[in-house]
Amino acid sequence: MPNNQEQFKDLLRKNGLKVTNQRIAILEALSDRPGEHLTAEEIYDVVKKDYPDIGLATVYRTIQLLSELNLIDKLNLDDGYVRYEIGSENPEENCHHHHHLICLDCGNIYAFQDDLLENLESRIKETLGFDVVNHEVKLYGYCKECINNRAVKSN
Amino acid sequence: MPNNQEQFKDLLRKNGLKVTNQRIAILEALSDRPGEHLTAEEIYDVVKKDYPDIGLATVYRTIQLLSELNLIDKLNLDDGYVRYEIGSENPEENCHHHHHLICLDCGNIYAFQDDLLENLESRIKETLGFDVVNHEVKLYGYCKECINNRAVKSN
DNA sequence: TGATTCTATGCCAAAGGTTAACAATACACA
DNA sequence: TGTGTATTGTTAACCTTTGGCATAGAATCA
Ligand SMILES: [Zn+2]
Ligand SMILES: [Zn+2]
Ligand SMILES: [Zn+2]
Ligand SMILES: [Zn+2]
Repeated sequence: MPNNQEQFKDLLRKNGLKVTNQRIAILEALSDRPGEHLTAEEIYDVVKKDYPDIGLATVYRTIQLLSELNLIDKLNLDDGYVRYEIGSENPEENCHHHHHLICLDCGNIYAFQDDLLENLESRIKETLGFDVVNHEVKLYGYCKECINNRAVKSN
Repeated sequence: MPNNQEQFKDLLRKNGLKVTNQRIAILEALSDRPGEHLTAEEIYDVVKKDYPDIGLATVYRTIQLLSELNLIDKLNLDDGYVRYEIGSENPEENCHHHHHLICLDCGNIYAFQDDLLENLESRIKETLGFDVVNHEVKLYGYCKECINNRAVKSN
């Protein structure tokens, strides 16, 4: 995704930050894996293949940077790890991120976009005067496959 | 809330667990503070006033117990602490918990109940076959007071 | 009430993800 | 190419949370 990469370099330069191989490599690792939710350690392992001398602290620092630049999204599943994934396609508009369906059986994570949430937010603005600018939604349940597997088992 | 307390004792006994002063004290500390979101350390400090010899590990163990019994709810604000609060009034029905509006300015947390989410969940069931049984929603933005304060400042 | 059993507690140490310190490196700009 | 400064890699520290273990105490029954 060279488009994303050029945007990233420009963003760095605009903010007086330096373009380094490590930063590019980490963004690439995430860009190559859309839909995956990687921990810092997992990113570290991926990047080390092409860049064996990179340090874990650099991964943490770069992750934080990418997150502040809204290029990656954070996901906390309360399992002791914070996970990251590449953000939306057009990062310049402050568009809402996608949200997560987490299967309690197989652990798979599915994404969904939010349309109905805007109703909720406008109603909150009306009734409480609270202006929502960002949101994080996690829905827990059972995915189609696991539901089917259960039905088969109980036969 | 003696009602809640008796329910708690019964729940413990039903599960072959013992009723201890520490467990009662921790549930009381949370019951006395509805709407507050306390860390383990904060609960520890509160309970120590009436029960100076309690250990921090007991607080952690009891919190986990109360959480498994659905008597308290967990809240993670990604600030390095997990917070807890007393759950809904009637814990026997598996009712949905309330959700949180977090002000990015003053840090206050406001609660709201979810009605519109059921629309979302039924639509997800239709389109993706995913059966939602629980959800966690955090909305970030600016509360009424902070919006007013800003308007005053900019005059 | 007193003995018995086994859970729960308190204390302490360890775990484990994340961050800080700091000297060495390398990017940016001339 | 040289200079200045941000960035990196290494290492140790941080800090919330969990585990181990001996002791205390709740539950049960005689
Ligand atoms: Zn995702
Ligand atoms: Zn599944
Ligand atoms: Zn709450
Ligand atoms: Zn506010």
